[in-house]
Amino acid sequence: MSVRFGLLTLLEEQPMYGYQLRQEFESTTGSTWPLNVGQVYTTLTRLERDGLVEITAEGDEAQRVYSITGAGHDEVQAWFATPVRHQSPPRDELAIKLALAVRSPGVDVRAVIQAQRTATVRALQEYTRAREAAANDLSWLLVADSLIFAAEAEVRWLDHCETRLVRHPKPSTPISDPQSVPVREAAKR
Amino acid sequence: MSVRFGLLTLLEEQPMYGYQLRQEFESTTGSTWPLNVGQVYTTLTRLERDGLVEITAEGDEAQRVYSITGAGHDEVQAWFATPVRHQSPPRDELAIKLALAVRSPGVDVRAVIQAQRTATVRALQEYTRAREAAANDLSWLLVADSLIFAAEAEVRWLDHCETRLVRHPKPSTPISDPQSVPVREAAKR
DNA sequence: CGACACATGTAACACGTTACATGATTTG
DNA sequence: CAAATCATGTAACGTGTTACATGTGTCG
Repeated sequence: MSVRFGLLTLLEEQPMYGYQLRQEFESTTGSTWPLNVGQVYTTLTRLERDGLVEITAEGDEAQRVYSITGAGHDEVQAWFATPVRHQSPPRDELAIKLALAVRSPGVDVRAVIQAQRTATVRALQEYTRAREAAANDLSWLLVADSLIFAAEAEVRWLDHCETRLVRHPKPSTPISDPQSVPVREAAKR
Repeated sequence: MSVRFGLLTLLEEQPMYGYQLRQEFESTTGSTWPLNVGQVYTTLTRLERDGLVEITAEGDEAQRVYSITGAGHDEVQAWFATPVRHQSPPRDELAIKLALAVRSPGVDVRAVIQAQRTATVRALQEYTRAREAAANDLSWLLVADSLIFAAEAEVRWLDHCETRLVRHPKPSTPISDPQSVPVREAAKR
């Protein structure tokens, strides 16, 4: 949905064509989320199908200029008026990973946490560097801040997990007692 | 990918059938991310196609018990060994929304921030309540913590954005002034 | 009996990603 | 001229979501 609404919002400023939309999208978000050009065109086709945009000029050089429609404008307004959902939030792969790790035999949770922590701290440094490089562009700045805040929270959470693990140690046989199920079935190693 | 690897990890503990996998997945993550049963079956089919699981028992009551294979085991190990990616992280809808809002005319950024803040704080309270209810289950606890840490960071970021907005006020005509150049020409930079 | 949980699946669709193909224009 | 950039698109595939269809077992 992000791409769909992103393009729609950009079109509210000005009519644009596909290639340009991609550039604006990437420059706005500081190329944090590279956007494949192909997806721009497919998304534009879908937006047109749904009556949210329309082609207002088909230039001589095969440049199709898209404009937002009234319905499209309403969609954008609704998007900005509605907070990003917090009931059933998007699946967090890292949280799922750790949740499964702590109940999985044969998984070294500590190692998983440490590996992730190292990677996140490294990313954090890159984000910080990137933020300095973009001190003049406000939207770019906000995106960088967002990444930094999220990464910091992730590190804090990882440390918190380690603390939890100490108090609430992992049982050696978490699921079923050994004699109920053959070991072989537990994992065919 | 989360679902795919999630099911695979659960199968490493024990052979299971579809319905059971869904229950285990949801109970592990505290029903935070409800998992449609249909998706379990389609995912299992794909996992079987890729040789990561196999049907080890087709019970009389049409209960298809799936087991993990050697290749599947390797996949799980690799998943846990690899940190969640931080180069080109998953698109953050909220960050994109605000980044676009600050350069969009006719969008009240303050209002967007406030609406989001209210929603996030409310979610935060629910997460905190949920965490108390799950004090005995470690994996459930970690998931709840994760949501709380992320939501707290989001609130902090939103406040931070407001501060940034004060110092770096939104221009009234952000893109191009009306009399300068036709759109087509402006685009050809 | 009727409702509900258990159990399995299929079909259609939306979104996203990658790769491929085509051509015009600009620039070293 | 050759290479890069601009500009448009299609095809194939993977994942995820929703809705639908089907049947068994249990319990009030």
